[in-house]
Amino acid sequence: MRKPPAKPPIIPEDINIDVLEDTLSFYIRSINLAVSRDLDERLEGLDVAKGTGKITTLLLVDDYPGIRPSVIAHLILKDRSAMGRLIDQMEGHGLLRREISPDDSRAQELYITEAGAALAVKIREIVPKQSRDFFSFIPEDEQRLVMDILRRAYRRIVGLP
Amino acid sequence: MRKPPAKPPIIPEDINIDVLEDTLSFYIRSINLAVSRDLDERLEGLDVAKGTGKITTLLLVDDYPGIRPSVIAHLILKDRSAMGRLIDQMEGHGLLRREISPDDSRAQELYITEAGAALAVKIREIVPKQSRDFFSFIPEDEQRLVMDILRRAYRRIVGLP
DNA sequence: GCAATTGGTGGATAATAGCAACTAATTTTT
DNA sequence: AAAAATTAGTTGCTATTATCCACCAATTGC
Repeated sequence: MRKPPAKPPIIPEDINIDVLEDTLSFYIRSINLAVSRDLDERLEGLDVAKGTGKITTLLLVDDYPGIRPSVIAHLILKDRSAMGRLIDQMEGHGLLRREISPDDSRAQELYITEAGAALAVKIREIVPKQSRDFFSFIPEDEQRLVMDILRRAYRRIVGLP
Repeated sequence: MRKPPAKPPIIPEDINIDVLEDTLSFYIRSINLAVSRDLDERLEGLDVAKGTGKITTLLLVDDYPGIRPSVIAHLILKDRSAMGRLIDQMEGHGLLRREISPDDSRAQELYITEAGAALAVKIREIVPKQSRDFFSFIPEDEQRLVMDILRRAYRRIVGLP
């Protein structure tokens, strides 16, 4: 059972949000709040919930055995120390393990564990579905359109080709 | 002077982010991080920096004198307690003041101060410009396209017509 | 071989978020 | 008109993140 319908709060009349009406960053930031919360709910209990990065990390480690923390950090837009703590957490949960790279002994290589791989399977189902569901009121073609544009933005930001 | 170019970190090869590649929520969440940081930089020192909500609050109070905290809370997707603290802060900075509503003495009405109004003027310049600049590598028509779609999403989320 | 760089760690601080409990004022019920 | 339920806002607490900075060890460049 879910929380009681969360009472439809006050119905604000016709409000105009000023210049933000035409400010892309405003929409990104606002929608981020809503979609992140919704995602957290769906991931409840899956020790990959809360905060950005765990999901991406899990999938990347699963796909690229031996990948280095700093590579992931860069892709999830965190600094190395934040990344380190994130890995501590996930390692603590038994999702992955680190080894020191034979090539460069200050670097690490990350490897998925069984538990991690199992979780990755679930994640691959839940996460895209959550996104589709959440944005289901946007026609599919428009969703894809937005995604194609934002994908370029993301890749540009993190410097992917 | 800006920070030294932030050294172009490791250049990850051709990496594929698995199912996230086609997950809208992933892009929203990631881009949110980048755009929010960039915005914070540009607002540095303006006591409206950091965190979502202050900007929207300022503009709304400026545009709708007497507007109620809970209305704003709803539009910025925060709960009442978070909203309260946000107002404390802004009131502390002399940007707005609260009065108890004559109509309903448990409710409040928010009013802009001179300092607040002055800041709103700056904000109206900086914020949309930041967004345009940040996304400047996306052609204008595409930006508008995305915005039109995300606007509908936002309005839907907060229940605006 | 020495200096500069890089990968990762650890600490401290500050900021948010999310709950839950609480007061006071209103509205609804009966 | 009294009791019950709802609503607006406040407060306290906890947990989680985010930064920033200094630091160590290993590596790379001269």
